[in-house]
Amino acid sequence: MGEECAEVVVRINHPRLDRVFHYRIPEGTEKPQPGSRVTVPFGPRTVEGWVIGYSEPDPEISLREIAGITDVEPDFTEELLELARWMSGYYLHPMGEILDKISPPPKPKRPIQVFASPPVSPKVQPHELVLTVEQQIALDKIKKSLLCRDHSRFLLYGVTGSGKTEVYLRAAEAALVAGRQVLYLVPEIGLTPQKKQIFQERFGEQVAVWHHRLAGREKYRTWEGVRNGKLRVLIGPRSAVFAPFCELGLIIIDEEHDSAYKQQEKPYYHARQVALWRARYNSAAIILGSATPSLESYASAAWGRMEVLSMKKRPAGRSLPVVNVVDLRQEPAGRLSFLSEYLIEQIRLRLERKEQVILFLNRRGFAPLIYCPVCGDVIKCKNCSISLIYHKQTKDLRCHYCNAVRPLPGSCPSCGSTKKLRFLGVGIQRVEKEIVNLLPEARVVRLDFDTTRRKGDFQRILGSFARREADILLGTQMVTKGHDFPGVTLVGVLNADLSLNLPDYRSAEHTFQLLKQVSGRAGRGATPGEVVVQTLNPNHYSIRTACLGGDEFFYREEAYRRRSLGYPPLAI
DNA sequence: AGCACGCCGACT
DNA sequence: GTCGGCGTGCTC
Repeated sequence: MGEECAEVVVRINHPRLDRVFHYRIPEGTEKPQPGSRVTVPFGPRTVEGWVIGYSEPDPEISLREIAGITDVEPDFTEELLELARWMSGYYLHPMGEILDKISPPPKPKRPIQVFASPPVSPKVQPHELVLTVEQQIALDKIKKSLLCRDHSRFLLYGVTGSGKTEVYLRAAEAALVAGRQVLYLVPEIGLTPQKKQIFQERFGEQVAVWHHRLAGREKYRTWEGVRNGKLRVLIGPRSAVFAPFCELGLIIIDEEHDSAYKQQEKPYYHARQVALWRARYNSAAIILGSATPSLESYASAAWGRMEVLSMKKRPAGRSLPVVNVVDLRQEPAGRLSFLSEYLIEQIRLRLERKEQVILFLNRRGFAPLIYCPVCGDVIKCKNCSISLIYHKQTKDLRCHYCNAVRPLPGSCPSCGSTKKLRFLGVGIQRVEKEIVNLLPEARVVRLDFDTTRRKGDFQRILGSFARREADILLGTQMVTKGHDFPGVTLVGVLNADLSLNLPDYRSAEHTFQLLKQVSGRAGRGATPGEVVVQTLNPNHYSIRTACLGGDEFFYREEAYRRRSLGYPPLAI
């Protein structure tokens, strides 16, 4: 007769060691709980690992004993162990590395400051805001599901400015009142401060933020708070999906279509997928919110795996912006190919009216292509073989793939000609220069990777624009993310084709999402907004539907194309 | 991944 | 007769 022995996964990232090793428990020692961190003899050395369960091993192999237990408290709850096991199979990744990456933060050396007095009952600030009919219907369904604990999945499909945040807040309130915890996921760490403020105004100190850049002490305190239930609402980016909740009742994934939810390095995972798993495990409700759902979620809803909560209207007094498409092919051959006469006219009008403008171009730098007029060679990155981009402020060439920097050469690196190298194409710095030339009275700020290198730059630039210290906000991708500027009445998309022509089967989806998201920045105040989209492809289905409406048409068309080409999520 | 074992060439 | 090159194989 054998005996129950500990199943141990070692903390070594190697495919050949991605399995369970059995160990005996030393005489007179208490069995470590599953999830406990242990040290075990392993061949000639001693290594760290985790007990993940107990079973009767093959009697043929001779067993060794566990050398020591690191901590009385297990590193993982039963749920997180189960989750790691699922991830290991689903993402085909060694369990040891997954456990390593989701293990709790180390205990600080000095004693930690304990939370003053835990809230006995959920404190909730009263709120007077009247919900729209659509908000009320959505909220009622979510609340009902929270009470039944029936693990409902909702796709909160609401246009930008329809008040999704208010629905999240009230759903969170319902979960708190029911005595359960809330996980609120956002795409980026940069979005956590504002969300924290919004949630804390209503729920007070039971709200916390978690992300990997927190300082050691704060990190540990938050982790502990979530584990022992003193913290009730956790806000964070994808890594927060591994927090050790004890009574998880509601998960909210804001901007669920955002690709930042996918971890692109080991261990690979998609936070949306992990969140769905945890919601099911905990019989928790889950809300995926977006104005532009991912094709995956849209399909999921169409297949009946999720319930759609649709919000098509903005609250009273706030209309959706008018979208005008400018066909760049019809522009008279003028000096500037990237600023149509119509757009310039509209910018002027807004400046006169003292309103604000956002201009969006998804390309950093001054000119994306530098070539020699003699031999025609384009200067490329030595590492990546993609063309280098000229940056005006630093007067150098930069690779946008590997971030390599080199000076602008005085002669052609290929043929040695000293004839002046030529710039081709338009980046955001070039637009800035032309706008300043064209509209010298306008106060312009630029928001991109290069102007936000130092800590606080991002908030500083956005803050000054929000205080109306600038008239025009010029930016890349960054300007599209969930900001609310009531003074903005015009959004210009300088080149809608950039994302459309990327070699990615999702480029049409990404273009559609980008256009709708950036359009949503217009007309958030009392004055109605306008969006001007410049494009060479005014008839492309993603541009047409994003500009003229008809989301269903876009999703149907895109689904049809994916299915015929065998691409996810409709591959057969 | 580590770490030991092992089996051949060049050195005291 | 010993030191050390890194190919092979194992880890409960």
